[in-house]
Amino acid sequence: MVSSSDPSASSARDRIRDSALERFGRDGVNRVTIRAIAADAGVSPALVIHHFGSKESLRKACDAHVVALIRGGDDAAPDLTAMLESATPVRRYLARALLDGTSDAAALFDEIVELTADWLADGEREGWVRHSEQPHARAALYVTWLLAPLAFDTHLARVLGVADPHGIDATLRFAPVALDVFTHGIFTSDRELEAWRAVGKEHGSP
Amino acid sequence: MVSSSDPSASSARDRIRDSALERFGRDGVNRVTIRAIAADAGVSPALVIHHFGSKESLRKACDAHVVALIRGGDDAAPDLTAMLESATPVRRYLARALLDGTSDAAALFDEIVELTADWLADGEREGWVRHSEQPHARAALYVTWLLAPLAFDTHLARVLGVADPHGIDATLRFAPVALDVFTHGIFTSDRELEAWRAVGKEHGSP
DNA sequence: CTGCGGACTGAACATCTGTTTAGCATGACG
DNA sequence: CGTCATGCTAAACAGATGTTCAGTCCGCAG
Repeated sequence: MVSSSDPSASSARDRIRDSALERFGRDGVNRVTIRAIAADAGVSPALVIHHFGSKESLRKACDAHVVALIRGGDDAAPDLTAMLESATPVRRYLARALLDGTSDAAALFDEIVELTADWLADGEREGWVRHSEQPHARAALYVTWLLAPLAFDTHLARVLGVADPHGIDATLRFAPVALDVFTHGIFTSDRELEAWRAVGKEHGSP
Repeated sequence: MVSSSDPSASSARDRIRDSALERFGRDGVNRVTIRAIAADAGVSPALVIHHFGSKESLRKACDAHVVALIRGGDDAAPDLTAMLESATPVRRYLARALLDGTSDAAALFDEIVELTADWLADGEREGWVRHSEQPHARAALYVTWLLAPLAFDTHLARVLGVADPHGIDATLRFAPVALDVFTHGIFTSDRELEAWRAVGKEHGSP
């Protein structure tokens, strides 16, 4: 039917991978069947195995594809910005992969934290980022906080009353809220912070 | 063997529920088999069904149990603090339930956001919380940020080099980092914030 | 044309897994 | 003592699911 000389149609292999990406990200790997992926891609379940060998290999291929997309074609620098600007299925897949704890995703997470730490260190040197006593921990926390809305997207959408939490409208509306906290904080005084520090000291030398 | 008159041993029903709670939270519902739960509890798979009817009912029983624990016995007020002070398996289960999107967890999430919004509103009135242009969105975001370290616990543990991310030591070490951001922010100027606002206006009236 | 290699499929296979069923032990109650 | 409910189990069942197998179709090199 679809000849290989037709440039408009993507190859069956790519369609399978894209369908898997979509479903894996939306429902989680274990809830997705090869038959469902095959149906989405319009092929037989056997072809999925023919091209990828196994479901696990297919998942790894999705990992690799997403990592390649986020790392970008030219430079080898992954970036949270690049990630957050990726297409919705890609973002959802990555968030899901991080939550499921695949090894490729773990490596990517580590890389992103490193780059974020460097970025914050630059900002600190240049004066637009505040000093931190634990810069590495802060970078890691910052990354998880940027990922949090991705992980809890359905809950945020419901609570905030938006239809598509990944849409540009929702992003433009709620990104300033996060940025406001990142810029001015939430609490006006050191009261809570000092309370925690006191607990820590009390616990450290009893 | 274990007679019902022995008060030291918990009932098989409770052991099944606790085993399920533990495994569901650690691995996710789909990856856990009834046989594994039964083995953990030291009973037969059939007894799991005998007591709970089905795997789905067992999951709902876990939901209800966790919700009851977090809501507390006396007052009907769930609280993020109560949740974060819960035992590790309970916390992990709730985080997993929120990520999997069960209906009970969704209701609990909504409740927690409401209470957090009230709490922040109180703080704003009393002067220890900064003003927000979107207080409800800020409350929701705040909740997801407190949940984020739970969701990405394995990655944080790896990156920060701690063995048990849920332990008291890790909490005492890293909670001040979060609180520092919540108190002082990360960025020193409104530059990033203004940039976003500009994008929003540009997008809003092209 | 002939043969070959790769894309592709329908059907079957093997296994895993939630659930059912029939039955066993034990203690309570008449 | 009989029997009846209850907690519990072993074994089997049924459906889903990842994977294999044998074979078809088709473009193409020789």
